[in-house]
Amino acid sequence: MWNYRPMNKFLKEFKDRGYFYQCTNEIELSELLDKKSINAYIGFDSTAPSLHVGSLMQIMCLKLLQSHGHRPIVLLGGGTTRIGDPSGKEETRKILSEKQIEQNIKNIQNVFKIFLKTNNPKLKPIFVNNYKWLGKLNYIKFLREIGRHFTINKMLSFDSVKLRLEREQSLSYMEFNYMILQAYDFLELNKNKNCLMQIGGSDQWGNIVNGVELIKRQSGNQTYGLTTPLLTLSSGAKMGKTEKGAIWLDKKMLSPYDYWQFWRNTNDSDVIKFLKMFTDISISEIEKIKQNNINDLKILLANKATEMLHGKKESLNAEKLANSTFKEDSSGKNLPNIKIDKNVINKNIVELVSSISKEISKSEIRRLIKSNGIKIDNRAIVDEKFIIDNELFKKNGFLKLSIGKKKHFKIVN
RNA sequence: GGAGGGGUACCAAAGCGGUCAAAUGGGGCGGGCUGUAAACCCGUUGACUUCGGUCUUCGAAGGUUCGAAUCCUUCCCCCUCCA
Repeated sequence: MWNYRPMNKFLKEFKDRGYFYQCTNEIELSELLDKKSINAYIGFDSTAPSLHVGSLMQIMCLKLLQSHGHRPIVLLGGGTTRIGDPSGKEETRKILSEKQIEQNIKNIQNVFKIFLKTNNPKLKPIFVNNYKWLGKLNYIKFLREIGRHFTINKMLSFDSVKLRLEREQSLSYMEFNYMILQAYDFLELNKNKNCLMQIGGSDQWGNIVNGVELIKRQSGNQTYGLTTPLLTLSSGAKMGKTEKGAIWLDKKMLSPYDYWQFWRNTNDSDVIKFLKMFTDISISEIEKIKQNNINDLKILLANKATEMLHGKKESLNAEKLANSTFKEDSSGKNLPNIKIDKNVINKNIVELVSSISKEISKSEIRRLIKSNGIKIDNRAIVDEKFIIDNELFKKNGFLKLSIGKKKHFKIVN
């Protein structure tokens, strides 16, 4: 870089960790961040009761920001969620009920309370809900004060709009307004919370730039935008949208163990990247260990990531459970106990499996049996009429039931 | 408001009177190979079953027919074009 001033520390780490995609004015922003502590915001979608790992990078961005002495503002879009962001969406979103959105927002806040916990009152996250100001907008006034700064010509040129139109997919007027509302959010936060920066995914670039420009015109203030790359797995799939279901950041929706497993099963080629993005291990430390055994690194990743979200205890439990599931594969004596349903004794294997896992249908269990997917004490059961009697428990005092290779249960009677 | 096109399983998409529990692809699940990875290969993918079958599915409700995802009627929803 040809300017003599070294890059701001936050910005440097932001880049080193792989969060950086674009910035509205990097040099100026770097100087600003050196000079003072600022407030910066990210908006989160409140369409679901929990965020999933797809939002984790943004959360980590706020965390990083905070660790460098800046204050994060978390905008949970009660207002904009009512509209639906057309960016990157193939089709019109479902519109949620008011009640549902408020409920979602309440729930989602918990995640931020975990990640952005701090003892420094000056760095405590500020939660805002844009419904507070968007909800009471006066249409005419809004058009006159805000709408005048937006030309249709320009709005049509934004990807979020352009792509929809090009594909001849309909875009409602409601959604068309989304970008203006997001710009207005930024204006509002700049005015009332002294917010100087907005961070967002690369698909938010247009919306963010609009905000920066609107603020400039309305108040003359200089603000900044920073975007993160759209994170795709090496497989090309979008982060967080695993086919097994989303990787939720809420243990009511995804157990800490499953969360741990998600990280443990990371692609080889993503491991270092993820260590940088999703743990707080220092970059220099990661450089040192990056040649270590790939599976050890995955475990490290899983431990750190789980610890950050669910705490040390849950993380250790998950690792322990993983060990008894995959390592000490022999007996399974360390698996958590599951008491057998008395009604199932002397019934066949199908009934047993069915009583353990309600979501699997009996037809499915039969199919599993046919393809060697069900094991008792590590022996595949090939006969669906195999009877579960008390004798089976005599040998070990319990019975290890396996469904596929990754799900094991210790059944006690 | 007018004219067309369409709603099929988790998703995409065929089928357009029986041989349809519904082709094909993706995804999922199971198995193999391995490292709880990726890639690859194989199997499977409505429910219940005494494994003979039985029951419920093709937007909804009715109807025609021995027989309907397929034909008819009404309704609901989506899309495109015109006004």
